[in-house]
Amino acid sequence: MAKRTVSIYDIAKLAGVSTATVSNVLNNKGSYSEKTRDLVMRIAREQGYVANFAAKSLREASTKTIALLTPDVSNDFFSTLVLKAEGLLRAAGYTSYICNTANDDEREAEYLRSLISKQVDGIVLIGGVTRDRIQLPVDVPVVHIDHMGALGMSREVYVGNDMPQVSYDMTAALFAHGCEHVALVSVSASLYRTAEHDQAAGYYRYLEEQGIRLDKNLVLEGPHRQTSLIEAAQLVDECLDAGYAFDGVVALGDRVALGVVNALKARGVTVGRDVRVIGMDDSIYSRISSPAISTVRRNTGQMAERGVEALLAMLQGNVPAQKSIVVPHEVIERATTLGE
Amino acid sequence: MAKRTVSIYDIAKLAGVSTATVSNVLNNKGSYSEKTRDLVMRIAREQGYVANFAAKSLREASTKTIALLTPDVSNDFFSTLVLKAEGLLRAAGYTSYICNTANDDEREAEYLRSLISKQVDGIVLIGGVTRDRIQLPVDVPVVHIDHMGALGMSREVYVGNDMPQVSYDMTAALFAHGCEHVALVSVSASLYRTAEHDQAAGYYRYLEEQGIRLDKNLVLEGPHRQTSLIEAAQLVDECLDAGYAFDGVVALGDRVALGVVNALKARGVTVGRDVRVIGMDDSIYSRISSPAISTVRRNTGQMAERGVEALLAMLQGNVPAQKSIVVPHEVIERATTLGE
DNA sequence: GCGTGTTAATTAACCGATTACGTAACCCTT
DNA sequence: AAGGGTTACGTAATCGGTTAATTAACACGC
Repeated sequence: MAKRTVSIYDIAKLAGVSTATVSNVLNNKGSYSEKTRDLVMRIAREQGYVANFAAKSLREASTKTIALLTPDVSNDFFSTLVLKAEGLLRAAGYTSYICNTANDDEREAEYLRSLISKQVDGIVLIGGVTRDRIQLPVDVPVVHIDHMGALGMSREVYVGNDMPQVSYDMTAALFAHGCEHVALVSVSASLYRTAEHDQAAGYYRYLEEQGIRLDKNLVLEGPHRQTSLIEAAQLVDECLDAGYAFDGVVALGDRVALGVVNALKARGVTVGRDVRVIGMDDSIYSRISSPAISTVRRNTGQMAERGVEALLAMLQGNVPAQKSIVVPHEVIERATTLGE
Repeated sequence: MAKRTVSIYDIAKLAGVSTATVSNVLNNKGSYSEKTRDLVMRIAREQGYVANFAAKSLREASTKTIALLTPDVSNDFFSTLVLKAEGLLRAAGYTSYICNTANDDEREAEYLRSLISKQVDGIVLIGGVTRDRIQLPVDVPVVHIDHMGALGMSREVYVGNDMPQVSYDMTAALFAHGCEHVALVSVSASLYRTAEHDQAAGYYRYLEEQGIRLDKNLVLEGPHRQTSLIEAAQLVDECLDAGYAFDGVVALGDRVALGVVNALKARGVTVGRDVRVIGMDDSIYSRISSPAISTVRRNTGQMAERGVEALLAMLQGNVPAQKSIVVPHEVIERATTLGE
């Protein structure tokens, strides 16, 4: 079990110098002669020396490690975000712990506890919801990327889109194409909706602004599951079976949109002509569909960049310029709204 | 920067006992009176004590951390495997580092170096290829799950399917449905093919065994990209444009199969009747497609289980019963081979 | 020859846990 | 009451790094 590795003591002994000198040489600090440097470097290489991170962390009270918590790495949108953030952090000399919370509060709390014990230098919460306010025993900087809920830390930054505006723009795009009865489909409403961050708010606001009567039968909401695809298809089937009709669908998520498209196709509806559909996230689901699904690009790349930027600033002890960073989004029109 | 946390010294002082006693109480070791235990526990709770993992790791030469390396977490198949393994490891008291190598040798080597420095207790390599033989300076147990290539460690275990048999069964399934000209589509051949692990080998073997002449024009291979979907569609288009014909397709991967199906549909071919297609992995791609794509379930759950099991055994110092563990696979027939 | 400054290197404390070892107190037995 | 065993702790070393404080050697100017 005890895998004896080479330590700086071993190298110091072999080189006939002190551990301080070895440490200095390996870290380009202090002063030492060229001869000593070459000697130490050579021996370190020969012995296959690798620094023990635990020792370093213990002494420096910094692990150079960041925790990335996300509800579902298998979701294209989140994994893109996570990977981008991980890459940026690695470039800055940080290692990332990627944690999958599955939107489970208990698991999230458990993760946070263990992460504090592991002395992570910072935390990035991605794309989920933190319902319970968790008080962490140390003051670690936290960045929320497309994430709702607070942790109650003194150093916290929020990065994300203006979600109400996103659904507003989606709705507007459908009406611009001449749709008159636009449905809203969502399979995560109860989970993701909070007072301040209502993903669907823009849909309601648009209707209100335009003086269009809201038809509650066209608001299709289901519980969030891994199978949001099938869930969404069922909602559409139930709605149509009940005799309600629509010519446009705002789907809060590409997976949901794909389910809607599949359900419509199965009923012989020509999507893009009879019914126009728009999804959200510009994920793989909207791109692989045929017809290709219109969507909203939410700029995961930029989110990750701004988030990591803010985190690194906080790690250097700076107070972030803004508490809340809004990243622009962009409607991408494809076959399901353009028709053809 | 220096976030002073509560240490056992603080607790010892407050409780008027030694650190040894505090440590014993917190770990249920040694002996102490009930009064002392309650006192120490109460103070620890009050002070929000969290053990410093770095200190523990340093002392115990074990980090209770396992590294999970995979080429692409955004790939459904791998992420399922990774998450399952992570869950099992967490249940056994281990934390996982999830690392995305993007099939980049250099990055993999960099990761391994840093992981050794971080003193991981074990390594799980998932679904990729390690081309260069990397010698690690410590003898850490390694498990390969659906992964090709060796690390040259003394404690290594391989877990995976019998891949040649998988492609054999795929090919056989198509011929069983009456196909006569079966194409092979792969967009990762050059990468994934090694002498021992030829994913396509079963295709060739089946043809040979049945005395069917191999038509090289029906072997479509492209370079591996993130866009394997589009890649695969292009290969199909090129083949058909060149005037070659087939009535069955063995696609090495569901993403590839989906590309093939999309390309065929775009040409007005009725998939499942005119041309039968079978994919591999039973991933989200085969399930969301319409028509649903026949595939091979490779049992990621069982792979993760057997792999973690073997790893835990090695971590306890046991020599694994088998060097190589084969997990059974299963052909799942759906609309693209059944027709309707 | 003497003070001053620079360079090269050492010594030893420190980070926060675990643990081998030592010891005092106490109980029980004969 | 002496001896043996158990219980309940305390002392101090240890893991492998970093670093403040210190020293020794040497060069330089006057």
